Amino acid sequence: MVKSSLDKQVSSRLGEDDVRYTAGRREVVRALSDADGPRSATELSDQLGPLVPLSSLYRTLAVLEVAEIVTPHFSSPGVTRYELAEWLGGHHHHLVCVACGQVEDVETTDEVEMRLQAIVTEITGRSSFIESNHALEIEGKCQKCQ
Amino acid sequence: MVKSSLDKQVSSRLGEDDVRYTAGRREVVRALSDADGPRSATELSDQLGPLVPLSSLYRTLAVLEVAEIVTPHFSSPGVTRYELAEWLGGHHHHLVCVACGQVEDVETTDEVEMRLQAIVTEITGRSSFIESNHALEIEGKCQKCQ
DNA sequence: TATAATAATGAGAACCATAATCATTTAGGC
DNA sequence: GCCTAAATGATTATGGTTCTCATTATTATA
Repeated sequence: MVKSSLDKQVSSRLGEDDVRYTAGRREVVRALSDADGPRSATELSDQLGPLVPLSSLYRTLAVLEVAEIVTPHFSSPGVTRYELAEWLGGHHHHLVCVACGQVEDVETTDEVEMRLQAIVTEITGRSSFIESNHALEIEGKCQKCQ
Repeated sequence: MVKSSLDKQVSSRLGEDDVRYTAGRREVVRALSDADGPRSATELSDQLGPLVPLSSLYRTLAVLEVAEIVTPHFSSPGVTRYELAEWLGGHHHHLVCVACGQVEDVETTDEVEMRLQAIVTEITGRSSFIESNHALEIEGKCQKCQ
């Protein structure tokens, strides 16, 4: 994903809702697009520094979430991490380190993804639950923590 | 899982760590074993009432977690839900309702589970990540919220 | 069975991530 | 350039969770 193209897509998506793509919001989107996994407000704040104050950061993440530019993830206690929505960042799954809590993205092939989707369909097929998305979270230890 | 058998297993597991299986802790284990999905401290407290005060409830959950009798789940913002560990409650996956936040357990067949494990192994195979567990979280809408 | 030592309890305070408030600043449409 | 609406940022409030500490209960030992 080329950055200028990303900015265009985000800007256009926000424009549909009459939401402005301001400098602070650009910073947040850029930080998330540079990251190799979901990031929490605190982690983003550490990285961005006083450029984007915490209160603005939280609001920006909320704005980006309702615009579906960003999706929240809840893999560690008490903290919400965000990453670019699938239509911007691609479909992938997560390796969650049970030792340090870091979350890493991992891609699959289309073939694997189809097999996974088949499993999900089989599981939900007999229930009255209507699936909108699935997430395969793999827990274990990352290279650093072994 | 018969209840008396569950109590015996929990009691024995706690005994190994010289941790007592007190009345309050029994109440929490029973509530979790009755539930059809993970439950938060608040939800358990609503159900148990003043029988188990909140501060004791949180401590009990922490104790049960380190004893590996209970596992935490993080599928909605800011709240941790617990359920019996797999060796007590069986392996299953979750249907997470994006509307009301409720989480429902769903079982799979061994055959489906093997196919899922194969996918997980393929995904982690080329990485330096060492898998210890996986969780397939299916998001969507539960019957009530459709 | 008394007693000592250790663990568990419960009320309350503290903590931390996140949300809400509100006065001020900024940006787009005329 | 002005006017209106949106965005910002400092601050305060909230809610889930953890910590503290004095009290109570349980187990081990005499």
